[in-house]
Amino acid sequence: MTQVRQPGGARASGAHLVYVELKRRILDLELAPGERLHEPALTAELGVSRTPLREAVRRLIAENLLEQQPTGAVLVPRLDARDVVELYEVRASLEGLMAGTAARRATGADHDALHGLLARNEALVHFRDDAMAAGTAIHDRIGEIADNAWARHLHRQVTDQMRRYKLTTNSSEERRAAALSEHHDICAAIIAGDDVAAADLASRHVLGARDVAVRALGEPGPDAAAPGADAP
Amino acid sequence: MTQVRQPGGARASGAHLVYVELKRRILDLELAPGERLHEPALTAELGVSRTPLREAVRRLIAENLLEQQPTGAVLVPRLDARDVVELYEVRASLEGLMAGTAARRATGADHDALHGLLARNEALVHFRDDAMAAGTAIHDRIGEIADNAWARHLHRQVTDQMRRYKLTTNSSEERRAAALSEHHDICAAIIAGDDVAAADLASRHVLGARDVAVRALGEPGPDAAAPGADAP
DNA sequence: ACATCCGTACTTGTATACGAAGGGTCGGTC
DNA sequence: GACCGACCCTTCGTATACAAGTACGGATGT
Repeated sequence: MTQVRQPGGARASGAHLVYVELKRRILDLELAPGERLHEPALTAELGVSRTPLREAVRRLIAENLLEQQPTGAVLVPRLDARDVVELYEVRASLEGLMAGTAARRATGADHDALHGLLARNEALVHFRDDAMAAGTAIHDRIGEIADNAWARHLHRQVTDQMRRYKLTTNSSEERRAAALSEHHDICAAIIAGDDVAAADLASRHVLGARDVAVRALGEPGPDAAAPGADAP
Repeated sequence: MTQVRQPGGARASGAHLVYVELKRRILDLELAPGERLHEPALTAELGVSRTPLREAVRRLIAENLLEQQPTGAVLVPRLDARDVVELYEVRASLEGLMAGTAARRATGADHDALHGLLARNEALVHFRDDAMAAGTAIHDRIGEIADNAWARHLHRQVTDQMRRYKLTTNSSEERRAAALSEHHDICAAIIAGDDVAAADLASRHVLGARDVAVRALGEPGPDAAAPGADAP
């Protein structure tokens, strides 16, 4: 197997393809937390040799999406409710930073874009998944406006991790409405150029989601991932 | 070459040793920014085969301590003044988070420890390197008290990156005195349990260092690394 | 019956060999 | 003299072979 150029221009070596596939499986919980990775089995399944597989695994270890035991065994990290709280708080911190920076840097075009995204969020507030996507779009846009590559890089690490927990903090209509209202306030502060308020509102917005998530973890829902629970 | 147990218990495979050594060379600028890594040369120099070398390089790429061009060539990332600002701001955000959390969690023993570290910082304020180390010890302790593994993990990524820039923000006596004073205020807020003030003070403390660093970059000192400057 | 020791199978870590792509250089041609 | 093309060499990506350490099972002894 040789390396090929993707349409986007980024390289797509076998190792990179394996990395993308393994990462997807981990984040989608197709690889169960606590499960051990067996190189021979994966090489056969993915159709590559051990070398590219190992490179992908090494990268995932570096990203904390896999962990290596002292003996060398590699396994999928277990889910831990403690991580959820920590990740939310870090995310709140980074989003606060980005919102504040965005408030100082946003241009007229950015204001228009935020208005458009807010309108979209409002129109979709009754539809759980669409409202979620619209909210994420607002957050992403704020990150773009802030234009802090390192903040975005670390923020992406955090959100990737959180994806494993399948946290649906806006499953209820009220919660979605509250989130929308908070999005409104955050964007208003950014548009007004009030960086302190924007940072504060954005941070509190995420901490609010943290509280909802923590409560949801206390009373595990239908398909909620129960952190720390091991299937026998 | 086979893997051996380190005293600490962590494994020390050849790949890991190579990782540690390469990381050190990158952070100490022994590998010049912009320089290309040649696998054959490094394997000969480090006495390992390409396999463990490549694994170490992959991990460093994942940590943004190396970057890979579309052609496959791996090189040491160039220094960029823009990164300095971004890294300081992310660091300010994370240290603010940790200081705030520490204010809520600090115990009596933690208060004593902070008092001791402050006294040490004060005693060493006239000695640049020692004062720096004492200041870092305070920051580290706050991170321990906050006990947010993810915040500390990301914070470590940031500080590792910043090490490449050899930023000496406290070279002047006044700056060291100011930093000491700020450390006092931060610790006072933590001990008082005032999380909002602690977060704010810690964040501003780092942003102050950012401003000093930015000014220093404007007027490159004797051995200051000039970001973006390429030696011919 | 339980614990312990040992042997076997497996898994991981490392080295090396091979194929393909990129870059540089030399020569030819306009 | 400058530009273009073909060639070779280097370097990277991948596959495979080998060595060493680990884990599991069974046998054996107390």
